[in-house]
Amino acid sequence: MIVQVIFGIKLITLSYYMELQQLRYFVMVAEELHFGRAADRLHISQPALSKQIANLEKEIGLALLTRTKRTVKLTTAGQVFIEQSKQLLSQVDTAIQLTRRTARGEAGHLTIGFTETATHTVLPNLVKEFRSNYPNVELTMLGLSTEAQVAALNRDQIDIAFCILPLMSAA
Amino acid sequence: MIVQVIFGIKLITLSYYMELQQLRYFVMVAEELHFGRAADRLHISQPALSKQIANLEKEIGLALLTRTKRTVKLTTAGQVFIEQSKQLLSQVDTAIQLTRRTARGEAGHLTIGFTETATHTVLPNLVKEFRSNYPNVELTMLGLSTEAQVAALNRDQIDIAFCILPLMSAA
DNA sequence: TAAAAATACTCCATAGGTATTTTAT
DNA sequence: ATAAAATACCTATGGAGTATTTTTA
Repeated sequence: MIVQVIFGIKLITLSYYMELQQLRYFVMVAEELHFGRAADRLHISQPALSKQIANLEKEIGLALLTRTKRTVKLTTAGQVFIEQSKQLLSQVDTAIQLTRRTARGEAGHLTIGFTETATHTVLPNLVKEFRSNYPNVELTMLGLSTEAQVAALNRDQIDIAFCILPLMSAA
Repeated sequence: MIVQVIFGIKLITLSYYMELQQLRYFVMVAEELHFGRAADRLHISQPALSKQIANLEKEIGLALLTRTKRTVKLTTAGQVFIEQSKQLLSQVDTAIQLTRRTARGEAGHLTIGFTETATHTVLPNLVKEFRSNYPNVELTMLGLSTEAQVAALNRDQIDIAFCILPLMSAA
């Protein structure tokens, strides 16, 4: 429920939003085609499940299931919605996985500065090994002088520098 | 919270699930980079928003935002997650639209039976007009004798029949 | 020292539970 | 007669509110 005060008048707007939990419930009902068994598998009671599915249908504004007291089946719209729901739930998982991998440094982007010298010494083997260990990390390679690399590091333009020591410019 | 009774022992499992509302909140915070303003635009209080974002981060298991008491910015993982969140929310809308259009008959699939005669009389114009009015409905055309159409209708193999009256076989 | 996020609590809306009714087979 | 979904009503979790504290620019 949204409560808004405008010109001293309290506006109350009832707005329902679809939630992922309702999709998880609906997927189970569609799989079992039986509210009691679905409720058991979800570890909730049958009336609680019935009510949530009814809420979901109210939210979308149409029937997803046809029920007699003995049988439950998907409507045509329900068949479309169940496919969409499964897809959405799996995309949620994918989104979380991708985010976690990014945080662990297993996905994302790395910009590397390197000198001419590094090109034909350490770099080839390093890049090869890195690529095989972290296939989801994109690499950008920038050929820069040692001094330019220090400046680029300071400006966050590169993440890693391969340069010749000692550094002549102050960091 | 899941409560399960097995062998007379009450098992309590705490499980949090990500919900779309948290994604809606996170998108707003990422847009404003300011909890107070984001809370205003969401018509909730700042502490309520802070707590929900904290819940979301706990659920995913990592920080999506770095906050000092003066500034808020997205972490690298947060940048990935915000893109995913926006995509998910727009896919939710698409899913609902598609389902509603299906229910209104504006999307889906229609199988039509027709006789040789219909091919060069009513059918061409009908199909043309239908296609322009309902571009999202797929059409399947089956050339069948009048008798075969009656049988196919009864078996739900076609949705519409174009045939020669009177029907000789009993429906 | 002021702006802004977090913390501490209180409250209530609603998800979920139990008991019962309804209905189709 | 019975299985299964809906309805009625109650309970309680957790989302949201207000007041306050903490922190850093």
